[in-house]
Amino acid sequence: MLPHFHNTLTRQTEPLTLLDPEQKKLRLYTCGPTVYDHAHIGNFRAYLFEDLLQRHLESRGYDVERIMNLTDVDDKTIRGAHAKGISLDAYTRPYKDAFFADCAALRLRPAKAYPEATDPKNIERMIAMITTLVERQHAYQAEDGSVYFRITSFADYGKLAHVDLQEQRPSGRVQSDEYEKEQIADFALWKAWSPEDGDVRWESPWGAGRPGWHIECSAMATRLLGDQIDIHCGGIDNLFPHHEAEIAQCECVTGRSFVSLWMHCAHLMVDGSKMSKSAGNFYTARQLMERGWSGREIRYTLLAVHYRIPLNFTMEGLEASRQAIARIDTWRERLQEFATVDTSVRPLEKLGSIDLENFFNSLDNDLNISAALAVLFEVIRESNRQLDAGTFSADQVAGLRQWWQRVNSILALEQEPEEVIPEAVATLLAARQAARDAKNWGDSDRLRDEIASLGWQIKDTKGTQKVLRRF
RNA sequence: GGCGGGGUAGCCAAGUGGUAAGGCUGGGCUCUGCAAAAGCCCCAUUCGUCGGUUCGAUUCCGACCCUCGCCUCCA
Repeated sequence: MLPHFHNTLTRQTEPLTLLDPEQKKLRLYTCGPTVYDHAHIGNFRAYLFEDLLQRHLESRGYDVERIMNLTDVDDKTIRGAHAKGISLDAYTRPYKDAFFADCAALRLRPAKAYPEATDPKNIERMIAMITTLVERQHAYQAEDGSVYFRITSFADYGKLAHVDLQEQRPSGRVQSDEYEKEQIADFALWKAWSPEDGDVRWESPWGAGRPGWHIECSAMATRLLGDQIDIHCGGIDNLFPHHEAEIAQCECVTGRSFVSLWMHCAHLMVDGSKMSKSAGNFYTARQLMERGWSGREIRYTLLAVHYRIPLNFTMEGLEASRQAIARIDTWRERLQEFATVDTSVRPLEKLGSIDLENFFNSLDNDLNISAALAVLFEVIRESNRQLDAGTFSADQVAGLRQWWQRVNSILALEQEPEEVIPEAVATLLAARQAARDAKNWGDSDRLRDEIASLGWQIKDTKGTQKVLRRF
């Protein structure tokens, strides 16, 4: 069965069709962050959805060539650099580094490339595209020196967001002073330099200035992936006008259909309302990690809800994820004690009445992660039962471990190898074991509390003690 | 006004024209020196409201209510 995905363009769930079906090669473009600040968990929800998409497609044998851009020049980055009195590059560099560190902590698979808007190769491409658009009357230079896209020149404008421009009512956010434009909805391709921009400027046929946001993605996507790409993803808030503008720019330049499949991720809410700085319900991944939440706990929380459903992020949700992950961890350890990974053993296909392929089949259905996780937890319960009853063969467990490896190649939730137990904890553990051997329960309990206060939780099993790191 | 997402047990959340997955919490049991941890078991006559179609609707149709967004540079 082919994977099916919901296409924003058609508002239908469709079988995946590739430009290059023989090679199973898939070109994927994902809108990346604007590096004016640390990415927040709303951003990461989108990146995690894309990660799930990529990992699942790879598990299905597709060769996924994913590009994620970094927007490192815009109003906010220029303003930020100016406020600190440093260069644009000096301002954005730490946020780029932080972004990659956060991605690693959340176990995002790296993209093939992370093109930056300020890269001369990309600026060159943007200028070339704008030149073509101006030549073909799709764009014009206005009184203010900026170049705008003429939306009335592109009949398909609005096909992605399904909007009719005649029906649009300007919202309060629209600047009414943009009288230079022919149409209020015309968007900037090239922004003329102004004194606030300082030394952030590139020369162009229309004078000094800098690119508009939308043209960045069009230029980087087509430069690295070609005129036509298979899948383009982003947050729902990029649907309009950003992605609509990308289509207009690319299709007016190339004359070809830009993207086959558009996928958009719904918003992240915090405690029931939209995340915003002013409301104080704004989290970055690193803030959560500083509070003791692990990357995989954040990963699970953001991944476990279907991407097209608004996700309400709460501390209770994180706590629930922590418990769910602990269940997976202990199950996995139990399998590990029972059988080693043996690649000569075929992955198990059925466990009791559970078809293990249903995990992957569920993801084929527009990334139905809830159904997929339900399969995982059913497998956990059933295999625990069988392990309790002693009805499992070593081969079956080995086969189950093979299955888990496939599952984990998508979920990426497996715990890191055991943390090294600190010397102090090890000493206390030895003392407690001695006390226990002497049936000195008073000392045993006291030492247990002492170890717990260091952040390690004791698990007593027959004859031995185990400790787990607890935050 | 236009476009779009939601409303399923205490919380999160799948799902199908035929009688409700899964996770968390809670309760019970097993294990245990005690506890914790862990495992197993139990926990929605009911799917926003009201109508309609149907042998039968949470699932299809209509109306309504509530809620969250987008409509020019926020993933």
